[in-house]
Amino acid sequence: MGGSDAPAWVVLGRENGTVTAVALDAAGDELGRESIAVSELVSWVADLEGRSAPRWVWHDTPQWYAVLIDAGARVARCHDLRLCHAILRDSVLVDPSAPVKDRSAWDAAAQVETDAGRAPALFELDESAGAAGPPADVESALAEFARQRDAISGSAQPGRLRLLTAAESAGALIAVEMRAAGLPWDAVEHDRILVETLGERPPGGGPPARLAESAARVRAALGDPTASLDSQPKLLRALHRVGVLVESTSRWELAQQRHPVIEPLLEYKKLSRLLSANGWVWLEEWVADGRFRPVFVPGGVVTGRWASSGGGALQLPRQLRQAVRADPGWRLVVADVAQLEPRVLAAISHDTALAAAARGRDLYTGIVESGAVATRHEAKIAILGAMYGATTGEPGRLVPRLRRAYPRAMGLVDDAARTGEDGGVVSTWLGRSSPPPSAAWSAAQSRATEAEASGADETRARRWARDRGRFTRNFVVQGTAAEWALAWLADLRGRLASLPPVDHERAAPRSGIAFARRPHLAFFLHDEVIVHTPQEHADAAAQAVTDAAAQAARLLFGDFPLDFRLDVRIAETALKE
DNA sequence: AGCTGGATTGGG
DNA sequence: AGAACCCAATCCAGCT
Repeated sequence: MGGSDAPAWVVLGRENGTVTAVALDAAGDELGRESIAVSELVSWVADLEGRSAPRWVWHDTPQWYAVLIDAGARVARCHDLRLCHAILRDSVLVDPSAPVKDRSAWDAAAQVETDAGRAPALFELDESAGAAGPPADVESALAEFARQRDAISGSAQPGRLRLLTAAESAGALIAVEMRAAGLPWDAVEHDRILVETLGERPPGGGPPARLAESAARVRAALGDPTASLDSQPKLLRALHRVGVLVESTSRWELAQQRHPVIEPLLEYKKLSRLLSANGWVWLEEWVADGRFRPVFVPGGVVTGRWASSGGGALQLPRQLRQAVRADPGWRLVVADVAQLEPRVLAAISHDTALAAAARGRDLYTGIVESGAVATRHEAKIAILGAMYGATTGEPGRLVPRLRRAYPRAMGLVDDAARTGEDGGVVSTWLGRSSPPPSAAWSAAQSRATEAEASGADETRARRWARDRGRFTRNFVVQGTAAEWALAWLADLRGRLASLPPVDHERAAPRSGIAFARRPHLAFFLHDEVIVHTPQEHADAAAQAVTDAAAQAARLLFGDFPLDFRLDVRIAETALKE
């Protein structure tokens, strides 16, 4: 890649077994291009990253970065064309006539990894039938990158979209890195919890002892020794036969009943859930060599939140947190944000009264002290009710009091709801827009206005409108919270990477060669992070978590007077006290 | 056999 | 307790 100019961007593409790299200057003009043999790719990227740390532009981060990170070649920055395309295509900040809005192969979904073990090799996915992903060749990448740069620079808010696309791309890097590093997992402790809760597994197979005992107690109370407990319709009929007249078999409805079958049945359902969702089969499939390696899916949710694929990474039960255990000589920094979404709401609505209630303390306590409601519990359900659009019961009664105390914040979510009910599109702070209404939704709304519309037509149209209003109401808050969290993660990643590595004998080799000697992100869940760190850097890592949160707030909301309070602790396990 | 949708429960 | 938003995973029933 000759010449003295360091490239601002390097676009990578692959075709017919060869990788092509195109260097661009800051204006997007081509500086040069080079063909690279696949076998040379890792060292080539590592070399250029070490010299000039360009922003790597590629079609789909997992397909490029999984291979690089497994070989120890970390990169600082990237631009993920697939993820950024989805944002720019839908964003109402982008001019509707911008070419990025045209239907194209870039609308393709991610290619999902199905292997529970490791990431696919660089060209593995090309061979799979029906290649459904975005185009991988360099000409397609260059053309799409140009469209995206034009879309951003010509948009109503170039700064915000630059921030959003950078944050989304950083998230893509982090998702791959967290999978490579893995969440330190103590399989012995997990097994101990399972045995303690479910009982010993019989040598010949079959349900563990305590689960079998509660099943027997349920069947005795039903007077049916062969009753099926895992089939909802059969269980419902069996309950009706003994006079338990519930409409469903859900836990909350059963809990209201008085009958000898209830207590053992609730226990059975609890145990059975643990066994099927996170039992020995899960342990065998998802934990290898002391690490849980889930697939994180950035941008997998419409609001911009991450999803996960396989392993249930976003639903780890509290019960198993003790099994998340740092390596010997290492520690976990476990941090979560207190009341992230209401704080975000205060910021995007510039509601200084709500921000004042949140500053330096528990936000719900602050609301109580402002006099809007009487108790912390009331403050919590009122705020949640306002953000989710509750209309009945206790929240329905309390939300109007918040409207009086915090008119700007409540006005913002009420406006978002009205826009959604009218079929409009809402956007997050940085410009991720909600999807437009479906054709069925719009058809139902127009039908309801016709002269011959039936009462049922009108009722359904109204219900669908309210449903969509609750969605858009929540979208602006949840989506902006996801953006704040991405900015937090991205900044934290940079701070952790700047901490000094430990000696080789202190390494955590199972974390992969890129992370074995440094503090690194190991887990992320909406408003919580877990950092795995050498013990001597635990304090610095905890400080980095805190500093990154403050920086994320500045990056998104400037000097708006609001803090994002963290609960940070350094521990050997992720168990919450 | 394989797919889809409902019910349920775990997470934020 | 749930409600009210965004989800994933599991099992089962009912279908092709």
